[in-house]
Amino acid sequence: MRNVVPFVKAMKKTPRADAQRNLDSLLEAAKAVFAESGVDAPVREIASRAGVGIATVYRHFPQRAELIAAVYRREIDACAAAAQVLAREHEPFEALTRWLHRFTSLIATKRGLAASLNAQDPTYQAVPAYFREHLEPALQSLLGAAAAAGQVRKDVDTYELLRGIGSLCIPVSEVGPGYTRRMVDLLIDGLRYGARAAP
Amino acid sequence: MRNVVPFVKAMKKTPRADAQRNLDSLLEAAKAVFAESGVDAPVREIASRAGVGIATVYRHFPQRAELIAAVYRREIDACAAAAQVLAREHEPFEALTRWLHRFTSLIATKRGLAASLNAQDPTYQAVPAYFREHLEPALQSLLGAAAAAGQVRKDVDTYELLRGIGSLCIPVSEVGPGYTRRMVDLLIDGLRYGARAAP
Amino acid sequence: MRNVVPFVKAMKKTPRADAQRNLDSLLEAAKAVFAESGVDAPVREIASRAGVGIATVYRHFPQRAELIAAVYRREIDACAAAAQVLAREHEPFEALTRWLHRFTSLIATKRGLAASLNAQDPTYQAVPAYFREHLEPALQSLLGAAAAAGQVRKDVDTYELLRGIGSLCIPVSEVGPGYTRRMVDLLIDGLRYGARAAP
Amino acid sequence: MRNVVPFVKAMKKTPRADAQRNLDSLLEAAKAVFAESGVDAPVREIASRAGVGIATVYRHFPQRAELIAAVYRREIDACAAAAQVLAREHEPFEALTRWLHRFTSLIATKRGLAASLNAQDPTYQAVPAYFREHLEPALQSLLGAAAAAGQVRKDVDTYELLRGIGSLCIPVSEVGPGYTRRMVDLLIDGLRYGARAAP
DNA sequence: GATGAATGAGTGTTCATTCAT
DNA sequence: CATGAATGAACACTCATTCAT
Repeated sequence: MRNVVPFVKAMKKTPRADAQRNLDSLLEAAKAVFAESGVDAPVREIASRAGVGIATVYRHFPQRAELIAAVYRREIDACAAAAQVLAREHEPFEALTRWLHRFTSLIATKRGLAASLNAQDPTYQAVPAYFREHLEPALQSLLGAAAAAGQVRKDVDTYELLRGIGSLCIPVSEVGPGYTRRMVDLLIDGLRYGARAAP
Repeated sequence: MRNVVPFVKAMKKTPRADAQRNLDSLLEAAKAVFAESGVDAPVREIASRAGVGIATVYRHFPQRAELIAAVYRREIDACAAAAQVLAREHEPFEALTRWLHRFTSLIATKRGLAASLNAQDPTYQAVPAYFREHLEPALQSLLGAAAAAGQVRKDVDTYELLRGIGSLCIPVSEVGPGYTRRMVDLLIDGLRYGARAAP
Repeated sequence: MRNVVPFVKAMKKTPRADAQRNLDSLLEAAKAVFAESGVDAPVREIASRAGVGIATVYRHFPQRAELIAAVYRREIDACAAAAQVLAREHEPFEALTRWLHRFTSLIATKRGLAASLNAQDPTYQAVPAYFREHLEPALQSLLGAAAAAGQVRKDVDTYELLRGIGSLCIPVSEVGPGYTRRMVDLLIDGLRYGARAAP
Repeated sequence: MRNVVPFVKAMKKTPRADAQRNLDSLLEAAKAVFAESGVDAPVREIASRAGVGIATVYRHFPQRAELIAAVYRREIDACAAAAQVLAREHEPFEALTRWLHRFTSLIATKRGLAASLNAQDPTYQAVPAYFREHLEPALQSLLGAAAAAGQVRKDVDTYELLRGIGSLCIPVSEVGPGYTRRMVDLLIDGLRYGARAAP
């Protein structure tokens, strides 16, 4: 009941509870802006898109990397969590493939995530750290299972694969739709090729 | 009258020849700066490194993309030319592999080339255009030969492969040395995997 | 009804007494912050140091000058009071000298007091007003006594002397320890010089 | 002849030669702004007052301290140079007194000079450095001569005296005109007092 | 009364680009 | 042709102050 907000009041301002609401708009806006203009987009743009003052952005996220991380954290979590489900429901290679495609969607639909992963600026390092910490174990288990089953080669580094696929997700001009998918599939085939050569 | 150059002035500068000299220093400087600070480096830095005025940069290259293109043109040409030599000296798959590694070096050692290829800014499109125009045919012939020999699959788009490998050349943090090489090799194995599966 | 405080709430906070407690922490915190970062220090720093909300600072001291004044009021009072004691216990010139040194300590140890005295901002004028109102009479009596005793010249304006010494208390870089003391002593000697010349 | 600027041309823009003109307006404007609002005045204000773009300020003076130094350099030089003239034309104590008053004018009329001397910000250190480097020797010679003549005491540190007088030049509210002069004279008398006491 | 979230004006600083010499 | 001075838009970030809870 406490969450039922009277109509009129809701249209006004709603401060205290709006801290959360603001935070949400902020994350929403940032996600959109990052997708459009990359993670280097002006703070002002994010703020105005969210309908809040600039300082509000700084209040919630003193460092830009914290905002970036916050924006992608949930999606990274969801993607990592998907690994267990896929492992339960499919045989190893199928699970691996599906997850890699899932991962591909994560990166490909978030312009800016890929960019922030490659940023040399130390300010941004919170993002790749979180990224690695959560996604590497997810891939690790799937890759290990598929390798154990002799379906893919054993000598591929998990994190490198993650980053390699991440790079392939960077949008490229003048290529047809499905380019990323095809490249990722090619890489996956590369994983299988090795499995045959060294059983 | 306009062409009459006062004696004294003529002894100071040698206009015609200096134009070329300036252009050369400019390309040299730009290459170095691009390698160090990326293609977004301040124009001023390039100009001062070349020992010329800023306006001179703009005279020769009104658009930044033209400078970038000019900087990489020669290297792109050389890489493209290598294809023919390799085709003559090695059997198809070997030639293809060697050339892809050659191409990898081209991209990997030119910080900024890869970036400018992916730039969304329409200003930069001269670079990918030149890039595609010269390198696609080179890879096309090698890829076609290897495919004809049944060594690699036939269904891979040349330009996409070019861009895919290009993306894999983007430097990535927290990976060991040789990361790019390993990823490219994985992709090449992907090419072979298909060949076996569908001979 | 307004005064009826629900039990639970009453156990959490003790409103009436806390008002004073807050005020005290505020003054304490402000004194510390002023000493460290000058009187221009961010309000937020004072608030957080005092463990209260920002708005609480504004409630008690809508104008920054009022806070400054409140911070230094007690010390100004104590210094002023010292004059009478010194006058009782020492002969005129000795009492004067001792008090001026006492006054020097007051200013010198309160970074920001001196600054706020010289502020052009009309917002700050409450401080010099209080300052003058209390300290000028104190010095006046000591100076008058010493002058009457022929130990110092008669033609020096009390308030000017107060401010002159105040200025000498401003910390200065690249001078040895004891600089302020030496300068103030020099000024005091100036007071005596006149006495001899015009007895 | 080269300096004769055609009227019409002069009224237009005059770029190359105007570099100097701009620099002059800049110094002029900065001096005025420093006098009005202190050396912390917004760069924008100086720029607009000088009628130039902001970046022009930064071109000439990348560091604010450089601008401050440039603004006061000439006046410091002139003041330092005056010492020799005074020493030639007056007997030691008279020369010393006159120079100290000259020095007082330098500081007192340049609101902001005094301030920048006391700045803790390391950015500003160029100013006190230049200040000390030039004015300390000037005072040193005058002070030494007067001390040798037994007219002032010997145990006063030159630089401390310089800074002490500098502090006395800080404008103070609610004092009558001539306050600084009176305080400085009092300090000078302090110098003489010691001379009598210890000949 | 107390809170702290929100605000937005203000400031330093960088950089691409133009233009008179 | 080359020069580099000048420009001003753009951006990050801080902080005093207000206001709904």
